[in-house]
Amino acid sequence: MGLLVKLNPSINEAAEILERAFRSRKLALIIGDCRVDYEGRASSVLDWGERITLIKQDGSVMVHRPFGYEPVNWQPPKCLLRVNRENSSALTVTAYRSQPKETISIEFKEISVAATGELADSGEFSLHVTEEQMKQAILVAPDLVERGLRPLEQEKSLRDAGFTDIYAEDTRGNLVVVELKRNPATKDAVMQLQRYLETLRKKLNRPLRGIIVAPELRKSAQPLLERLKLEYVQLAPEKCFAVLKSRRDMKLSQFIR
Amino acid sequence: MGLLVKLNPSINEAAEILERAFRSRKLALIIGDCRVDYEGRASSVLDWGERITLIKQDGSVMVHRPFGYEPVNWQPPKCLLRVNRENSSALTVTAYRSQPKETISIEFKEISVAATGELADSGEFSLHVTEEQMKQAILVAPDLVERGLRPLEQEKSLRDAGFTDIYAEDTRGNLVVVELKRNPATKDAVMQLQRYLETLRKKLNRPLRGIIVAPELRKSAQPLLERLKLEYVQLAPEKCFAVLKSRRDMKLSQFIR
DNA sequence: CCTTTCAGTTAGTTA
DNA sequence: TAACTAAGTGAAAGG
Repeated sequence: MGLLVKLNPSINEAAEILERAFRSRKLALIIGDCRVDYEGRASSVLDWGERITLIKQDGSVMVHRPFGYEPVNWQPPKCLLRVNRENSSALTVTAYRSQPKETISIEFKEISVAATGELADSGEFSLHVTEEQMKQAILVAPDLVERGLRPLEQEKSLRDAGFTDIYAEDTRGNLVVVELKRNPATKDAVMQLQRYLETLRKKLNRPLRGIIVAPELRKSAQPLLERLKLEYVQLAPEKCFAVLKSRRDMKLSQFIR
Repeated sequence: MGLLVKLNPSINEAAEILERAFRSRKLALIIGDCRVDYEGRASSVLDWGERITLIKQDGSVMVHRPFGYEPVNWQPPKCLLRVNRENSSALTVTAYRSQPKETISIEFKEISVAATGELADSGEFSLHVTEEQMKQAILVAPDLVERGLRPLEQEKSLRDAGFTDIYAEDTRGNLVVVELKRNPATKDAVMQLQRYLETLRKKLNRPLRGIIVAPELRKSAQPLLERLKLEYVQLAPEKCFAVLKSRRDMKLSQFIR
């Protein structure tokens, strides 16, 4: 692993190490006592304390306190990095980016670890059970929504992009519009389905049902749902995952046999 | 800085180091070749590669690839940590949490840095120019919005929570409702102001103006704004910051004198 | 490029 | 605790 680690470097040593890393677009990890100023979309000040600063090869910067999931200060990728060393007792790392114009500067007065180098990481990442995958599960097993539901062909959605929906027919020949949410459905979701159904009704002149499928219906959304005579079906992402998984396993078993 | 750094530890050494750290709720930083599985709200797989894993004192976990602002896998604070070592060529760190039930497991086959310890960080963090601070600035200097505007007493907002608004009177005695946004104002913001004005008009029966104050008005929102006869005033957060800053300085100078 | 919408959103505030 | 909303949201998809 192309990694160079220096413990307890002097400020001068650290400055050299970082300058070299920034020039050659390497990754840098600094653990030390620092102060952070940010100025841009907002502005912030963070007083002295021991933190972990991570500067990645793509020019993103994160300053992590010893607690909390989120970095206390950061800079998105593609920013300009510089090291300033006014004297031998402190060094400042500045990360600047335009669009929007913002700067964070991190002043170190003591550094306990300075690591620089390159990490080799081309591993594939795959995330399952997004909203799209819930849709796949329902198309494969429509009973997840309602017994006897029959999905219709998926043409390009008539709706605004950003909506996951399914068209289907129920056992009595009604057209059913399913709006899919992988998070608890809010009033907004209900309204959006309603608006869409209205425009559809004008065009189609045919009995129409609207169903919201989500892991949960927010209490605040329930009265609205009833008033608009829409329906809600609970469906947990895990169930979708199970369906897709079992299907995958079946496919595999075909080959094994 | 209470930090223990071990370079190129064996799997067994690393396991011991991590076990000790987890037991005593210390922070742990691991740089090494790993594979990550996640199962919970969704599920994901990340193939082998060199990454930085950060496990904080509050039980939050982040796995960072050498690029990108966000961790590729993570776990929010307060999760249960364990080290498993099936054999001497690989160790697995498992982070489990309930509510929601989710697990991430990180399998290491080579570790180049294992650092554990405690960071002392009690530095105060202050973020300026939130929406609330823009409001303060306008209350202090209403001319930022309109010459002669006179803010009215702030009773509890009649609106849904989550809105920053100001009531004021203009020079001609109209009631003015100011809706504040620190981000570019969208159609949504316009609609919300409109809806609110409508309910107010019913109650008050008095000439009423609605002004959106934001650093920018989205182009898509402009036609709607005009149609509804609402107004827009540009105001940059920086200006608010400057106002508050000068006021702070004035307050200080009173003491200095 | 700008705009829109999702996110394993996270985090904070309030009822 | 649950629900609601902002965020220096970031990231992706579509126009």
